[in-house]
Amino acid sequence: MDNSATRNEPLSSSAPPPPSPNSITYDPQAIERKWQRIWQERGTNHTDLQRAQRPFYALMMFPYPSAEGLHVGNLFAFTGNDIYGRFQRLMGHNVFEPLGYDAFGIHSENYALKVGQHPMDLIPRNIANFQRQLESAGLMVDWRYRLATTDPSYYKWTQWLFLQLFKQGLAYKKQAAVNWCPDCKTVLANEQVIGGLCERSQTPVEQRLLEQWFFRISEYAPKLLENLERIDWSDTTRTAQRNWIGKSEGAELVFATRDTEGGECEIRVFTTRPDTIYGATYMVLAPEHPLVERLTKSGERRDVSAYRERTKKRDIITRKTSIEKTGIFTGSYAINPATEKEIPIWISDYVLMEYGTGAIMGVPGHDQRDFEFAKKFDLPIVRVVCGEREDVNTPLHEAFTECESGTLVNSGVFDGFRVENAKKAIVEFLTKAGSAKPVVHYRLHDWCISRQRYWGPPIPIIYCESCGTVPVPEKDLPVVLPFIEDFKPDDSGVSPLARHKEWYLVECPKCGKTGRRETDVSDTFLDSAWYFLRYPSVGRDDVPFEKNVTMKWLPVTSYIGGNEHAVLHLLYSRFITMVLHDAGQLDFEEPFTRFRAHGHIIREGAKMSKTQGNIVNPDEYIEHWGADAFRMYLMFLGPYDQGGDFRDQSISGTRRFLDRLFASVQSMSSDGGGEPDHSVMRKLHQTIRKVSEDIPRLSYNTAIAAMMEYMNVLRKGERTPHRDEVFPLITLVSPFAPHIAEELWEQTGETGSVFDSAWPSFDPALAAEDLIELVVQVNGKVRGRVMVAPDTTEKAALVAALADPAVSKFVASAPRKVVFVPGRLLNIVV
RNA sequence: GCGGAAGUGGCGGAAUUGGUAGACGCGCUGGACUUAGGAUCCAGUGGAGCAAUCCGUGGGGGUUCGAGUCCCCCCUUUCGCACCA
Repeated sequence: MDNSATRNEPLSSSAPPPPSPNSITYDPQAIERKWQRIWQERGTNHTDLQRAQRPFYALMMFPYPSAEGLHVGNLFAFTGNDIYGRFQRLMGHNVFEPLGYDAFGIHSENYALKVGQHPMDLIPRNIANFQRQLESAGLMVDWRYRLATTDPSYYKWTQWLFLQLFKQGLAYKKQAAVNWCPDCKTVLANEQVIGGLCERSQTPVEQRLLEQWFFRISEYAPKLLENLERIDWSDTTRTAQRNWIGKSEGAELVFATRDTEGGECEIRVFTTRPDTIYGATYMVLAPEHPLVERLTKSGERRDVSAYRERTKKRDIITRKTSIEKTGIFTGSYAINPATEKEIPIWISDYVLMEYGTGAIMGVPGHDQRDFEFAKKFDLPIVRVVCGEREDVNTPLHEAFTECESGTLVNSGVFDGFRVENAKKAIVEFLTKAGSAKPVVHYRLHDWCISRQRYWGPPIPIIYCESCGTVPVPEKDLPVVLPFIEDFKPDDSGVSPLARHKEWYLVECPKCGKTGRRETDVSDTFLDSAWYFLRYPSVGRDDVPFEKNVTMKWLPVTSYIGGNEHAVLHLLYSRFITMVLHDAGQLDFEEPFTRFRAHGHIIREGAKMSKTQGNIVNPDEYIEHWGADAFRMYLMFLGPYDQGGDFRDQSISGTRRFLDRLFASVQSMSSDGGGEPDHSVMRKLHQTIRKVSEDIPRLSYNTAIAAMMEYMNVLRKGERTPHRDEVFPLITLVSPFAPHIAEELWEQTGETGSVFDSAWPSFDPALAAEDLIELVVQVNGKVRGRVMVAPDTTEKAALVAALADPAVSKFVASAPRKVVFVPGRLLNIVV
């Protein structure tokens, strides 16, 4: 790229320095040990939360401390955040970079069961190991504010949070179906059910109904959606949230019918296509729909019951995944409010009770699922929308679902309406007739927080025979999770805590009679939905988050984490923040001002996994290459937001770069005299600009490439670099390789920490090129290059270009057109 | 099936708004230094061709003076979610 500089103004080069007999070589292990010790002694990574003038909260998603130890993926994520935080510090911010542990949950519990140990013994050991590994990576973490969700001083406030939601009527109990594995005797998450079988025991999974606690997140759906427009987040993450919330605008339509006794009743359906109502030729209810009982005629009763039984037996997943349409006619008919014709009422499991109203109108002409159903059961298919170049008689081989080009037919007075207009007009018309209303529906459903497990914070509720459901008084928090030996789930289907009377039998806080504690624990997502509020207030036992420090440090300035949490964790955190805001506890609604998702790294093209045996243990690499070279390699192997491919062989590249940096400082120290080279200084300032632009974009791989490029210029032809050429590079490298930066900072005679200094300033005058290479094209093909001043005019450029025989030989006649992009290119069209 | 992301040398990957395709690194080749080199340094490295030149960003069309980048169709990989009415 920069051979222009060399070609036109060769760099001054001097003979290589004679090898010094006592020259120092780069010893990362010694340097890293030394600086980690000094950082600790001097409190270099401590942030004065009270006195900070320019607070910058650089948060990263906290890890789950597994027994296998720190995953290189964790380190990839944390290093990216650390670079950003260190850079912001050098830009003059007071950066707070806390880290903690998300240590409750099913993974720890299952692992503890597997190895026959108790999570209360296991987790602290895992945390200690993680701590050691994280410290060896040289992160700028203020460990004084470390937290662990399993610590009673933390989950005391997780329980407090539950009580706040309970007080506001946002926590409630309802029956919900869960996947149940009769062999493992436990509730399974959807992801643990594969093809209707338990992923571990291969046993067919059943459905069970349990009373569970829910949070009314659906009430916040509109705000969760709207605010997405205002926050500075990765687009991919916002899109994922938007899709998850799933707003759909439509209408609720009412179909009148009569039950088997002759009584009037109504079936409500939700539809996004009210314009197709004239094509509704049948209705379908979910098998669980409450009206099924009343609408089933005696002749159909046997078949309907059998079908409902069959549905019940299937687990949730296979029901939702099998595409073969099944169903049974109930014997009853409803009146289509538009056509006023009778249409049959069916039941089928492709209609889900939990979405919409649990009933649909079947419009086979314009919905593919309805089309398949109608084909199978020979129900009438009527076209009510035509596309371009179609008419009412064009046969339908599949459902016609396009809206934009559609025009209505077979729809009475609405014939000829465009689909969009028809939606409004028909809803208006039916609303007047009392059989419709416009409705906005969200896919997002309430958050189930109950877990019939042991390893989580107990839900702070007491059931009393006379007082009912009583919240544990705040002064009695935390409800401590007791140490029990038998934390394994059993066939009872209730939480392990429900086997311990000595724990769950307590006095009712209201009446003093014997009550019973809630024995379910809460979801881990609740632990992590508020931890960012806690960090600045770690150590405060009287409040979950202290008011002043919270106002000063939150919302989080920058949050970085994996896109696998794009939906649940981030959505729940936003919800909890909104709830606390509405309760007057916080003065902001959105917890994370800026969020960026990082990518994931794979190894040699394959996903890292224990079964493949290709997991990278960071310890060995740090031991062999040094933490700085390892950090730098992780950031260099691909774009941070996309991840990349970890290849052992490639680490030598970043290590070599650091070796050369170290050597440059050694050789320049012995060479104090002379002036810095003009073209090297120009490259230096171009590098400062590039690195300063790339770090905020998290484009670390290109920032490192730019520094390597500079290194090549700096040492070209074995020249001896000047101090002024090398010194700013120490700071540029410091966010990536903090230990070596500190060492070289000290070696160049500076005092204190490089991180208490300032980012090098960029001088545009020094970075400007005297001559630039103008590309000359003829008919769009590159035919030559000319060196010209950056402000050369089109005329002058054309003259210079035509002077080049390689160009002029393609220009036989007068140019038809000339395209000139100043400073870049000249295209002669002949 | 729906939604997101992505397809560029031997490999990982560069390429603000359409403007030199392949920066930087690995690997490879040659050379220097060396008792030695799996150390270090220097140089070269998309393909074809002696060369001029031609061909090249998953495939096929299109827009443009000019397309990795924009538009249309198709293929592949990958990650979420599973009939969302």
